Amino acid sequence: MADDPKDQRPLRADARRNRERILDAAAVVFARDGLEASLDAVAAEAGVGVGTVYRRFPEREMLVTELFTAKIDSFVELAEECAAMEDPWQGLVRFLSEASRRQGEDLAFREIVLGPGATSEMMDMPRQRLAPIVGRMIEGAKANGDLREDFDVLDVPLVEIMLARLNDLTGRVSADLWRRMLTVVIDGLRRDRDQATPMPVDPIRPLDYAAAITNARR
Amino acid sequence: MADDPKDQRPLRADARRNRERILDAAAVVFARDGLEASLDAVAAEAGVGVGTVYRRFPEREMLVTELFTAKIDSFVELAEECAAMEDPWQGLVRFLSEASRRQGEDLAFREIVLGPGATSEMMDMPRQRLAPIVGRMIEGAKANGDLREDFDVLDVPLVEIMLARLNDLTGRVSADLWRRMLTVVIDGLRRDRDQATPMPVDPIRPLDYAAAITNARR
DNA sequence: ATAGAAGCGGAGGAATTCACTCCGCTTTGT
DNA sequence: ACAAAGCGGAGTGAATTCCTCCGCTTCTAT
Repeated sequence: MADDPKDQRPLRADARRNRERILDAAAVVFARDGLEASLDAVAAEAGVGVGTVYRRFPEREMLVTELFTAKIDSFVELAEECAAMEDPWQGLVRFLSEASRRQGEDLAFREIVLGPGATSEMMDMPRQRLAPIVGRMIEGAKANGDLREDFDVLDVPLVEIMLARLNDLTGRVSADLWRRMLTVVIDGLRRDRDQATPMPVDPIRPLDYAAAITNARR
Repeated sequence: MADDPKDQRPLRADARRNRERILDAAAVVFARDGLEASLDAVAAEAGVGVGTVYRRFPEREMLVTELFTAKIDSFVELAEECAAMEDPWQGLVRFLSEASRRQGEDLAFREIVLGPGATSEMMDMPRQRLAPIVGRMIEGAKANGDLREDFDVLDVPLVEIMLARLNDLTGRVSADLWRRMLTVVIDGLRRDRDQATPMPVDPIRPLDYAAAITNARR
């Protein structure tokens, strides 16, 4: 094992600058187009040549890893924080809300967290890290009598998928609209309740709806 | 206006046969791939040459119109039936359930009903036909004190989008899974309630979840 | 200041995918 | 049995994507 070929020489100043620009651009493009985003699109967004992208990140995997490792860890942390909250129901509510927000904002992130999007070994199976934590939240909330008994751990990603999808379509036009449906879902998750929780956002307006659906990508 | 060039001569027997095969195939392919489905894929599914498809349906629009006009009318009828039900809340529940099912089963249909997918004038704006009918349902259910006051007509397509999306991902593996979330949403729509409605389907099993997400298209 | 290493842009090759045409052969109806 | 109608699918052209290559530019160390 002679000298490791990575990190041998520090990058030249302009190269370091470009590397940052590529990462920033990739964050935007991957969030918009998902894990299959074209690297040509990243180059364009970054304002550099495609060659530069491929020189710095010969494998798409490197770019993905660099971009999402921290984000995933922070997501697991979020789950842990929520699971540690005093009131398990409040923890679950906060988790569903924050998780849906983060996933709604970043398509690639969603593909990684919800599916086996990243085939990498590095950040493998965020789901497997999350399942036990979310499981604790759910058991706690059921034990307290707040959460309906028939709710299951694997319903959590379903909620996230639904709400994130909503944000895909309407986010440009009404950034928080998905929270209306989050409110409905959360009210639906309670074992029993008197009043409905007021929705935190106004309904979408007809013209905005039309615009949202028209410009929808796929 | 001499003789109209359409329906001039009856199709030859083999042509009529192939036309049917193409329509059947197109139903499958459009349901799966949406309105942008490749006509080559339709030909393959039908087991005919692409030439045959283009000869019979020179404009994609013709194929779409032929396939979906009846389906759309039947959908509007559904809404009318539901709006006419004695108990407005039950009508709304039935509509949400049946609408989500139909849209979950057919991606192209969903694109037409929810968005301005069909640019055609023939079946134009199913939304505009639906809005007043659905509006009546909602007002009725609110007046009866069953539906939460802050629910809006334009929240209805949002519910449909969410649930149909769920079925896109999980339908192959667990055909009725989306009904779990429908139950949650419906419970969330009640103004107040004691018990949660029991979910009508078992949770997805971990291996099925993995399979569903792995094979997900797009 | 300058030589040489490091880095850059982006044209362009190869592969894929889709819409749509064309024409030699086959099937049908009379 | 023969003309008209229909058929298949190879093939053209236009996009789109990945990725390489190489002449030119910029940086850094001396």
